[in-house]
Amino acid sequence: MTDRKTKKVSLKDIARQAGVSTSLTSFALNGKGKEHRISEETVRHIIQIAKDLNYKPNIAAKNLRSGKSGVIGVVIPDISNIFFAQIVRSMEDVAARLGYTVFFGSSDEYAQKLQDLVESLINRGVDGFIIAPCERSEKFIHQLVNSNIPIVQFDRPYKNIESSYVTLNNHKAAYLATSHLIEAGFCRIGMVAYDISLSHMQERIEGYKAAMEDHGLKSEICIGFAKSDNLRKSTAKVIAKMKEKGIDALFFATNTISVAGLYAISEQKIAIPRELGLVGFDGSDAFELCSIPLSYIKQPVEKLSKKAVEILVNMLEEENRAIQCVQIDGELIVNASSSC
Amino acid sequence: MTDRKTKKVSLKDIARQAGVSTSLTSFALNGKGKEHRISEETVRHIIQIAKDLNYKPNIAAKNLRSGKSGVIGVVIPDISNIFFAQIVRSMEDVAARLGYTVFFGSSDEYAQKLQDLVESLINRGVDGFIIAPCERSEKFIHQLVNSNIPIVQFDRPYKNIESSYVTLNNHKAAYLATSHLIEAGFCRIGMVAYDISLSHMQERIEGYKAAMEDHGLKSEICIGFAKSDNLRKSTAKVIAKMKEKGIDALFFATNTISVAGLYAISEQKIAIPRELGLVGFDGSDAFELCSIPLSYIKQPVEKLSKKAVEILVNMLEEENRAIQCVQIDGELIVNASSSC
DNA sequence: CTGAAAGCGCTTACAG
DNA sequence: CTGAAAGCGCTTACAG
Repeated sequence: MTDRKTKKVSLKDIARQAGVSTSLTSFALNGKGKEHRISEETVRHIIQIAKDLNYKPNIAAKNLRSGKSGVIGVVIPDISNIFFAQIVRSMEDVAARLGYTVFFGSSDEYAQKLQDLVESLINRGVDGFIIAPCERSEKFIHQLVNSNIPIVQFDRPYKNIESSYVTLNNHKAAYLATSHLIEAGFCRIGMVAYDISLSHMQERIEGYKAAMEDHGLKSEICIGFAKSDNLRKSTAKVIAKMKEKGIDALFFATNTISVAGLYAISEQKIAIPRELGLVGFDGSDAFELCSIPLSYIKQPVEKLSKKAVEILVNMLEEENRAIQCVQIDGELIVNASSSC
Repeated sequence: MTDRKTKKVSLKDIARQAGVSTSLTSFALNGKGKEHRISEETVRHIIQIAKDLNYKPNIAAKNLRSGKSGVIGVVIPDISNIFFAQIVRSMEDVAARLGYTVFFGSSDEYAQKLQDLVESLINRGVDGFIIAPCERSEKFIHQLVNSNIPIVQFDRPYKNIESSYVTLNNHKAAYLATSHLIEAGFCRIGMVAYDISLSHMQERIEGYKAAMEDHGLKSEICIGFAKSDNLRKSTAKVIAKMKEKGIDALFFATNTISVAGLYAISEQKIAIPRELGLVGFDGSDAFELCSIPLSYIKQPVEKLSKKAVEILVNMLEEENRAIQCVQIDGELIVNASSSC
């Protein structure tokens, strides 16, 4: 650790000390010794001096000169959602292993905030993006893609935009959850969702519907919508209404809805699974610890984040602009909430 | 959004277009018009042209030249811990309001990782740090402070290092939790903690002991240690052993221990609070949703993060190196787990 | 194999 | 009030 007040050592200092030019020093320190046929001895000498002087390259200068930063910008809806916290955590690790740093920000599901975040990250010179879009951000994402900035859409891609993306196979996951409830003996199965057009939600809804239809339960399809700005109360209302209608099981479309649902059920003292079968989404300690553990669709967090980072880094390093669209299967975890 | 391939517009371009020098342009765009007595009209003209050209300053260049980055480095143990996820989220917001960006990383409680993270952030030119130290990082933090980099310690400060810090009043919080259990009628109260020397843990332990002593229960003091590398199992073992000893209530020292404790209690089918009274730490949905909701010490997340960011920004902007040490009180949330 | 020099896009004394 | 110029610390053609 050098004192901040004492000037930092620069390439020039090392060059002077080593008795060579800054060019040689730069090459040697960046592993381009062979490429430029510098004698191995010189390279070792330079590296040794850099170590002795505790040289730390000035990254701002590197960025300015090279136009690259080694930074990946990640925009997610909300870091305090356990699902995204795990995703970011995992991306952090994968990126570090590939020599990149992750900077992230939360959009709060506001298109404007997403845009501000992305622009600020661009100004800071990030090399590429992993973005979980939000409602009303399609046009902006489209512009981004058109402007040739490397980008991987994540979790809820706009699939008609020509860009790479990584997401859960949402249709299949919802189909799986719904079929499981049906096979467990429930037949009047409702779904609690958000009334948004993002792909993950639409596909979860479609998957639910498809499963109902395939089992001859088309007439029982029943979807209630929770409002994210008043989540607990609106979820409670939806559930109460569905109970009245005679629904005998529920599929919660997201982690946040699942948690809100568990609160509502605990307050309304509904007996699970006798009065109501349940399947949730994403998983959390609360799912396992609540009085009747909740069955749920588990997203493969590591696989999802690993894939997203890898695709992006590949774009950055190979100039490989081939579009890759990846959907990964979720897993159904069966607990007591769905066994009649 | 400009195409990435088309060259970005620079200060020079604006200067040329406006028919003035780059100096004027720089002053005008950075709100230093008055300071340099540039005519208001010129300033407006320049700003307008910058807008028309969709000028985005190159931040790498700004950093290089000014030596500042407008970035705060935040190092926490683990972003996938809900407490820290909320903290980071809140710091993000506060910093943005003050014109700063937050970059963060998880140390995983490894001193080496913490050091790597900090060094990489220094190389990236962050202006200052908010750091939650981990075991064996005292020397490094000390060096950091000595090297004059603005830093605020957070959550578990090394209090004998001369630096600002923000933390919960851990002694008081633990005292409060323990006293509450005593007043609720429990008397053989144990504590489950980590065997680490960090200040937050030591003070929670001291607070627990003080409460026991002050209520004439010194002889009942009983502390068990959970191991973080095998948290669930070790917590379960500790709890089983304490039950055998005749402990009638437990105080969990952290969020992670609380959750592990809830799992253990659910598996061991211990009746709460009849067989065992409980108070946990930090709060989570799981605390509220488990069969018997858990009483807990709630940390004032917003206040803590706001204060930490404010102190740091103050150091950065006012060159105010006066050390500020802040301890904020926690709140006891009483649920069914602690009422006899 | 190696060095001198240009230039990335800014800010800021300095000189008028 | 305003401009020409230096310089932040790098990388990389270019010329030997």
